[in-house]
Amino acid sequence: MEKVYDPHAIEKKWYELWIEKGYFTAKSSSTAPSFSMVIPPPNVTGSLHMGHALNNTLQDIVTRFHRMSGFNSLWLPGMDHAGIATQNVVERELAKEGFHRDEVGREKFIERVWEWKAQSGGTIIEQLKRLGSSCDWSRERFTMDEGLSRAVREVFVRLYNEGLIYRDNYIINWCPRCKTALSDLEAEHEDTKGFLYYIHYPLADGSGHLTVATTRPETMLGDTAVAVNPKDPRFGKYVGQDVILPIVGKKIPVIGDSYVDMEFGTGALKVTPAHDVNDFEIMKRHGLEIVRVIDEDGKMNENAIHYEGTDRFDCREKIVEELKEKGFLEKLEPYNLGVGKCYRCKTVVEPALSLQWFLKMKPLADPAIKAVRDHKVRIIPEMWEKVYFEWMENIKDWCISRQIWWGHRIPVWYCDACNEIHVSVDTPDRCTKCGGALRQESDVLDTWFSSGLWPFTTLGWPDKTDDLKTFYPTSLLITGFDILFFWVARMIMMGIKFMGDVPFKDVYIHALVRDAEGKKMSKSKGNVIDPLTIIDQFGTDAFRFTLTMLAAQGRDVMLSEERIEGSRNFVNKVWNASKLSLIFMGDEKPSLTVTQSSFLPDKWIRSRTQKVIREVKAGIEEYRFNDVANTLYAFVWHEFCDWYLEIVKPNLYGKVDTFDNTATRATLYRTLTDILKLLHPVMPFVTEEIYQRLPGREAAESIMISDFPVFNESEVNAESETQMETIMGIIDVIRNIRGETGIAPNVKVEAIIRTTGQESLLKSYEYYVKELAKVEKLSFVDSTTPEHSAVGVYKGIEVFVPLKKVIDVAKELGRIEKEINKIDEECRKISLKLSNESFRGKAPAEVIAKNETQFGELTAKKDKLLASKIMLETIAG
RNA sequence: GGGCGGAUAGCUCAGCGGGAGAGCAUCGGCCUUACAAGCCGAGGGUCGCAGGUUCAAAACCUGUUCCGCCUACCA
Repeated sequence: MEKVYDPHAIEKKWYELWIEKGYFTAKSSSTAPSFSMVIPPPNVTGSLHMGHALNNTLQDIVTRFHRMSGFNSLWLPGMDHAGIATQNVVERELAKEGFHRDEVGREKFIERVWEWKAQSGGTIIEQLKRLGSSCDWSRERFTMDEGLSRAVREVFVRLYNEGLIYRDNYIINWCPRCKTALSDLEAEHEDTKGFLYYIHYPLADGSGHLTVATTRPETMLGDTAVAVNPKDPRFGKYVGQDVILPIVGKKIPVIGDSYVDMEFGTGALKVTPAHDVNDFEIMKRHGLEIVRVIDEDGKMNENAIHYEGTDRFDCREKIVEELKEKGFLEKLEPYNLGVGKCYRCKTVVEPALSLQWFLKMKPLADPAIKAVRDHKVRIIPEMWEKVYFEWMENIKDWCISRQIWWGHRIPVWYCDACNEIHVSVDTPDRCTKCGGALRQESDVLDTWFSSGLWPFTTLGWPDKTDDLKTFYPTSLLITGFDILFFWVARMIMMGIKFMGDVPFKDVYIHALVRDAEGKKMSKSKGNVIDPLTIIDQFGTDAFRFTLTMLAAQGRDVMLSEERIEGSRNFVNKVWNASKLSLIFMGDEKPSLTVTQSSFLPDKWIRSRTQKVIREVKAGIEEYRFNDVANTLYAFVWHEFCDWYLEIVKPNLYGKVDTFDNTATRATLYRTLTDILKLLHPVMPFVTEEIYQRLPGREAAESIMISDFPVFNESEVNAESETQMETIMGIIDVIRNIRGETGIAPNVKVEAIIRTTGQESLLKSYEYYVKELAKVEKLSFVDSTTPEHSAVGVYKGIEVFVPLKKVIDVAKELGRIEKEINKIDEECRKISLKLSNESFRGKAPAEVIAKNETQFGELTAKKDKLLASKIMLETIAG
């Protein structure tokens, strides 16, 4: 085996084997319990970023764990057609060839998109494979697949027939660049510096003017009223009068509406029903006129008089200029406002009145709220439940139509002859009413509409498939909080609606990946770390381990190369520890019937291993991924490598045969195997590579289908742990003295021990103490305190290291004093507690006892140190 | 405006009622034949600030400051 682990050659080899053997493929029906999960489908246009890497690493850990634990495990992968994003990509390609999509035509354009998808779409799938994701690729789905498309139409038709989908004129967010309506969620609000403009609207009777305040003066061209609060003592009297709209010169009414906040601005509100939601609502209450002034390109339209054709932002400047010239502009003040921007292209969206399709949400949301409240769906960490409720309880109807071409075309047909509307899953030939020709609705559905159906459409719905029976509801969903509303909430609603059951039992929400400074990674900031670069540089296992280690619940993941380096070192540690173990094991297949070695370190490591097994299982089941990684790191490095392998060396190198070394080899074999299996869900590649090299392997032909270790109480051995701790404690004390007094590692020392009854234990393992602490001569005393020695105490056991030849007394005195001071400080705190009457009266007995024991131990230790101090002082004279 | 989260060692973070922890970084000593991507040892924190509850608070409550996020129809 190489001295340093080299991931590159190895990763590809094993991934291909796993695929070839079909290990990722779940069974449609099985007597084994099932575990299922659907992937948050990445965009077909996407490439792997840190968020995906974290998300999929966690999913893979859980999947591999369940698969090894005997579950019929399905991790269903796929991609999302990403309507707007994909259309943008292909439009850009066309533009390079000098075409606009209108010149190409809808049908040809869509063909073009499919071509693009076949060629360059879905690179992310290959990237997920490099991450080691054990998805069932035989079940891979795409939201535009025929099956899923049919399911989408089915859902649309059912919802339409129930009256939950309707078509209406309403204010929606319009992206003038993408030329489509967006849902509320797709408009991202961003605090932007702007101005509040105060504009005079003269009263029609010439008796003065009202001043309105607005942030979007260009919309004044579409004003159809000025609203004041009827209770407003200043303006109430104007209700019923008219004002003259500046520039336009037409009369518009002053109306009274309690919506108007008297405190804000001037207390008079200009009403533009075609370009503001609130104004639209006011319009409905008062039956006002609607005048749209901005067109679909974001330019002023024919209603904007001499501004027709002007861009909306240019118009803003020009109109302010004109108002100023004509004396209508009273003043302007700086003002911060939340401006909605298109989540795809960052263009400022225009609230505009438009005929769109909507989905009524309240009836769908209510059962979905209940499902979470009743914990049919658990959201973890719990904090996200609150966020979920907050949004769901204030949910508004969802604008589901998009004016683009790439997507699920709305299954509605219009008969122009008789105005009949046909809504059906299959394409109708002619109007059933008049036999006239039909024209299909040109809009497509919001991409998230099909994503919302993902957990059941991917399993074959609306057909009653075995997969659905076996895997729905799925066990778990792992995703980032950024799509809690976009996706998770909608899946819960749709799952309940169409499957009669929640889509998943648990939702684990993980954090965002940020850079080392805590900033969100983004292309514009230039602080993105490309996962594939990291994989190339450090290997997949190291990368996955890092993400796992940092994935603490409710915390963002701060990623830095240093952390990844640390993980790479750990992977290498595992590699080298395995290398040594394999050398020790040789070709021999250790007898697996050896359950109990009499060698203390063997008993200890088995006991510790059991506890780690228990902790890892619980950690994965409770989504405490960082705990799992930390537990394994500490156990493998600081217990297995630092202690077990070191202490076992004399035996397995053949220097000592006091103990049954076959039993030790068996213990080593089993422990290494357990470690590999425990690590496998997190670092699949290196563990497989080593597993394949184990002599006389267990039945499994791959670690990924081997049995995950199961906690075995019978190997837990408290006494062995205590005894081993004593031995390690003694070694620590000697090492500490050596380190502190500056004894070089190659210089052997003498050690004299005064025990409190552990003499026979220490004598049995004397050889190992001497070996690990570099001790030449180890002896025991009863009462006489060795002279001229450094002293250390472990649980009442005194360890003396004669220093005559080695070091000066003064230095040792300083060391002892430092330690005594530490003890004094601790004793002071404890005695304060113990002397407190209320503490003795109210604290639980075990807490009091614990403090008393501790106090006793500390004072005993102090006494012993003091004795040594006096001794040394005498010598020093 | 409403809501949520964070503030613990130089850095990144665990811990969330009973002895302040880890990794990295730092300092000292080691090429000890699994690993220098390593080994041994050490130093380092009035747990954001102020109150309160409790025998006991980093943890629970209240207030406060500073960061971050989500959400919203005050133009």
